[in-house]
Amino acid sequence: MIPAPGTSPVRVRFCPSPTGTPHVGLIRTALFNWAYARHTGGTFVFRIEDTDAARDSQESYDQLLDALRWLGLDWDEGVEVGGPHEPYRQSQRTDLYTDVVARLVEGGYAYESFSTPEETEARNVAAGRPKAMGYDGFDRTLTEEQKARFRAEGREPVLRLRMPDEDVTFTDLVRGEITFAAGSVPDFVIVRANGQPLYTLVNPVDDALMGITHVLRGEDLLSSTPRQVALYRALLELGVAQVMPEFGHLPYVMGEGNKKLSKRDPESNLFLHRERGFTPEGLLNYLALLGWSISPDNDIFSVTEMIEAFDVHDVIPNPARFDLKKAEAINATHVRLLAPDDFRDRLVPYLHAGGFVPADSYADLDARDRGLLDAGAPLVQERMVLLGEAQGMLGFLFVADADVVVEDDARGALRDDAKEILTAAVESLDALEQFAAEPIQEVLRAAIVEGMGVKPRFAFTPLRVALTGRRVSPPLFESMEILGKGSTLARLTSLRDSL
RNA sequence: GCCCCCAUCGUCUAGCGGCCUAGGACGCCGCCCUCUCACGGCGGUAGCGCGGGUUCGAAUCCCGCUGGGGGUACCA
Repeated sequence: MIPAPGTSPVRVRFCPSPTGTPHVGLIRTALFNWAYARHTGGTFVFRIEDTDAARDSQESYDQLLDALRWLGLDWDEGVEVGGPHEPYRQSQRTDLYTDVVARLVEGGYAYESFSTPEETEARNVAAGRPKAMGYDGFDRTLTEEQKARFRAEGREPVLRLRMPDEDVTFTDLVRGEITFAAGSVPDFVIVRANGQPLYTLVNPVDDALMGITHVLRGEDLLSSTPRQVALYRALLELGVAQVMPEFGHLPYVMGEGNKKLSKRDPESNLFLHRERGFTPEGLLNYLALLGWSISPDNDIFSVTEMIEAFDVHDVIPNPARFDLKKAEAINATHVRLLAPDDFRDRLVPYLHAGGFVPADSYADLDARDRGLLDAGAPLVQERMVLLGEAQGMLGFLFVADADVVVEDDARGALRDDAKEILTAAVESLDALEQFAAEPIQEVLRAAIVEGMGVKPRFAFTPLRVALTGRRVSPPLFESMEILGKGSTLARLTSLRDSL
């Protein structure tokens, strides 16, 4: 039974080709498909389009899985998890394509074409058409004899799909009705001369076989849509497809200037953002804002809230520029929203990457490191934009007193009275019994601010530099308490003696 | 050349004919808070590309222009 239009359950797919590192634009596409599936209670299919052996790589395939898993974009059918339409890698589906191709040829929808690009061009010029006009349909009417003659010359034909002679119109979910005039789209190649099927064939064929109802993809594929519609019509007539999917072309994600964010651009690299300390929540939230909005006066939301509200029909067609500044601001908000323990746990991989702790998960740390983290994390949660900043902000807690490195700008912030201040600090702290933030502060204020008449703003800079090696750090007195009296005095003394 | 898409502050957007003297967010600039840096609070800066229509009334509808972008492969 064929369901009435619009009533069949939503089936969307994400079908990247495994070339290169995951791109933020690609991820935005995955997110919108996923969110639409979750919003509608539909199915999210994850398929791999590895039909270009020259460019596809296993590494890229692994990265794609890594990316979706890290972001929490789970799929209901597809690679690794399986499903009713296995396999989900196109390189393993060639038999299926061979069968469909045979039926397309048999049905007269596709035909053999022997023309070389040069011959086509020459014909266009001879006929007074623009040279770059594209394929002219010359081989549509080849006789068996002519084909035989070409073969005798050693030529192997490609297979082309015969485009209809009428206009092709479809209603884009994002852009509304779009029409391509008859004759403006040439008959296109669906199978190479060597027998390998092309994207132009396998993408619609798999969508048909997998029952995809909504094709949500990048705007770059908009102009190939009439070809897919034409092929789909043939598949419908052949019974390979049951329903024509609806198409929705998502706006480009742009980079600096007005060009599409390219794979060469570092900002396009998903993993770079992960390494810097973007959280999945923050990145997803920002990406969702590129072409969609949840409400007129709010930019911050969780994935759950997004699922609740997301509808492709609300996506706007304007290209959006990837603004790192705003992405970071959104991420910062999500970092602050994290439960304290969750935040603390997420810091560990970054501290580990920086060489500050010996394991990349909280559970694998020893009691001492865990204690330092328990105490330090709450001090920095609202001071960080990216989790990677944990290295600079908390690293000082994990290094030996002798290994504190004083950064250049921190040393530069030291005034002439630094040595005197450090001496006063050491003396007053040395006498302190209860080494806790409150009393530490009282004693230091008494000695330096009141005792020496130094403004607070300048009074504590030398101490901060001595303790952390930096001019920016977590709150000073709390940091001293965490380090303990011995370490604190050792660091203060060490800097003083170096001046 | 031909085809297609797009057009509100610097950026992301709200706006679907009167609630707009155009709202929010990021950024930026002040001020407050303050041990650094942040957080937070308050205030400010800045926009409907142009020209025609339609209408009592247009950011909103139509046409043209201009300006961007994409496609035009035996890549996807």
